[in-house]
Amino acid sequence: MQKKKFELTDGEWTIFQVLWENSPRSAPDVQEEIQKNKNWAYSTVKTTMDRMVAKGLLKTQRLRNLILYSPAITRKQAQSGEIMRTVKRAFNGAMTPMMQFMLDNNNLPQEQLKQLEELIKSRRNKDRAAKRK
Amino acid sequence: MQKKKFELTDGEWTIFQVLWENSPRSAPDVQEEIQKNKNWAYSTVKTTMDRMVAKGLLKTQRLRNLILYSPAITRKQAQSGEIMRTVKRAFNGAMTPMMQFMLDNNNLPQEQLKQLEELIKSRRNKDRAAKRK
DNA sequence: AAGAATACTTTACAGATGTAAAGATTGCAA
DNA sequence: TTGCAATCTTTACATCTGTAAAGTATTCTT
Repeated sequence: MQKKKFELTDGEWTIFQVLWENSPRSAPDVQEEIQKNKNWAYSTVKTTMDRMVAKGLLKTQRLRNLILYSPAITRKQAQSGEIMRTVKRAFNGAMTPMMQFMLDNNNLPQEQLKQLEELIKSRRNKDRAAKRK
Repeated sequence: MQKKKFELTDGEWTIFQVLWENSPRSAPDVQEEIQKNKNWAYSTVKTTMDRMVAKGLLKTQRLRNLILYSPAITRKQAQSGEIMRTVKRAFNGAMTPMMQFMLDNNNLPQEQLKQLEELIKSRRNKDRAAKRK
């Protein structure tokens, strides 16, 4: 799995949000769903989706005269792309300083810090176990 | 200090990289510096910088017929903007899940994990101390 | 079968960004 | 003072993104 860099636009995130939740879906269906938050005209949604197909971000399948869309990348891939983008641009590619920055600048409440501490601990153990194996 | 959202483009990051290091500087000077990495023509650099001035990202001062530029925002502000953007788009605004994702998906080596654990610990203590005060 | 409803396609347009050539100015060296 | 060198200004243009109206095709409904 090569690390293609997925840098999504706002519009693309909006579309993915609904398609990751449930797909395949038709454009009118997606539009209706989006209506709940944004006020996008049908053609806006449709245009965006078709551009995404052209870019390989969505897949389509025909059902009679209906076109159904599904994501061609996972949410994880997109999330990862977004993080990569940030760590590359803003932290010179170094992950730890970025995390450090987040810890220092975001006033996370105690329980969240604690939670993170736990996470790191268990991750460390897991890694060690893996290495030992 | 209000939370303005600074979402910088690639070009803008490139310019800031050199200005944060040392400023004020003239456009030809910045261009020369950038030459080391990217192959930007002078006018590309200058155009980008002037657009940044228009956006309020850079300040200028005249020195005779020279124009000197300096950053109008700090590196921290820019980093923070970048992180905000990611956490908002990709993690629904929730910082902890984002950190969790990073921990889980980036194969940080033991020492870095350890380092982070220390960081969190000290942060927790600092917070507690602050609260107690 | 005709009209209404639904979905799809085409066309558009403005603003942002990357990228830069060409033209105008100004100051210094000969 | 005159021309070259350095710097700035103007203009340009393609691509991407946000946003959507208008036109066309298809399919129910009556």
